Amino acid sequence: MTPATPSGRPPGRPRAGIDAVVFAATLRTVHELGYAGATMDRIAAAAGVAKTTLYRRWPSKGALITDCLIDTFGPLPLKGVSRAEDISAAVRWGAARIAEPGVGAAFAGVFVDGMSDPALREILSKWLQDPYLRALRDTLGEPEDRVLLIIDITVGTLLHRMGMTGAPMVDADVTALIEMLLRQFVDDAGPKRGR
Amino acid sequence: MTPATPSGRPPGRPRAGIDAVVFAATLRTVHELGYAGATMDRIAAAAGVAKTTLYRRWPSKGALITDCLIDTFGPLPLKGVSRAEDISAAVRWGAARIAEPGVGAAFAGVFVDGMSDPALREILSKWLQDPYLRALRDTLGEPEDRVLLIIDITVGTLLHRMGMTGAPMVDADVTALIEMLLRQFVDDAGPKRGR
DNA sequence: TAGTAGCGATACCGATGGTAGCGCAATTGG
DNA sequence: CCAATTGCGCTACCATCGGTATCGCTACTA
Repeated sequence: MTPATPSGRPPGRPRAGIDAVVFAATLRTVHELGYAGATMDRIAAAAGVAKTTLYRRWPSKGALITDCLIDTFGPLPLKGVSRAEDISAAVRWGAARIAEPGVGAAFAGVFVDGMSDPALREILSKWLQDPYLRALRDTLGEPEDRVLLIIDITVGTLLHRMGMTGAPMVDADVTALIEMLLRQFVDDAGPKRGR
Repeated sequence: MTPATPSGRPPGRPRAGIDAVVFAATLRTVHELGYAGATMDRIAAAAGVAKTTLYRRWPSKGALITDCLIDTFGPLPLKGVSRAEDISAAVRWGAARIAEPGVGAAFAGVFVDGMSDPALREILSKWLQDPYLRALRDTLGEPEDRVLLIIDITVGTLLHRMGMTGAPMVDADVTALIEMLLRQFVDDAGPKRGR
């Protein structure tokens, strides 16, 4: 059992400051060597940290990358002025984050690792997607499945471009993407072409 | 040098029929064990073939998967009646293919492998994307960058849904995706909201 | 029948994700 | 200052995977 000192923090070695260093080293390594090239050994070396330290703090490579992405993305900045502006801001914000060095590759990499690993997919969905899903649902006042589709379209498109070309999406295409989303999910005068 | 017999095929063991068996075994294995779980050993075993045979026919795992996907997708069925119907048919066709067992996971897996391997990305882009890019460009009469964006949106969205949920996109969402694409790329009465 | 190209099997290599155990250093409470 | 505790670095290690080399053999063609 832990003695649970009154001052909260138990005695022992420092546990602050390492996360930030590791996150930075992770993105840097992924940016330079790609997702597969960013081995745990290399990330540890880049962070000036022992590999065992990584595994003492994160249960797997996927968990580390996911945590790194959560840290990088942070909270979604929404002003709540209008639905159009919120969607526009959210997409531009996501595009800018994914365009940061290493972020797109890390995202896509952990994403596919999750396809073979339900546990990792659970982590991804719960800790990375759900917070934004809830924030958007509440701000936009849309049903959850509609917001989910918006997220799929936005993130999927940005990642696919990143993966196929190796470079982030140019601003003109981001603008077109936003325009398209607004037509469908904001203007929305009902289905124009029924079936 | 190869003797180059007049009848075309040089002497030796049969080389027909193996590809189809391997492709089927590949998708089956990916479907059952995920992309990472589908090792070359297991694919070979599932196909009843030696691993050396795989490497004699495909230079890498990524190349095998890509070839398998090319074989699965085949030519894009376009009637050329109207742009709306062509886009709609193309998206539904892609959604149906990606929904087939193993196809979505294989696609996403080789996609991310490509992010760390420019040579594989070249293969992917040239042999899997370019044919559809050209076909759509000619049929739709759209500039290449616009078609590229349509492909990013379609494939990216379908793969993202598949990756996050583990299941293919339901028909209602595919319909909404198509409707959105048509509003943006067919109706297109010019930008409705300037900047 | 003879020659040839491809197949199966085995053994092997380097790299990678992940683990175990040890000594030690940093922090806190007394 | 001292002692207890906790986490860190280091080394060694394991199983697995992508990929290669080699060899005997077999199915095909001329």
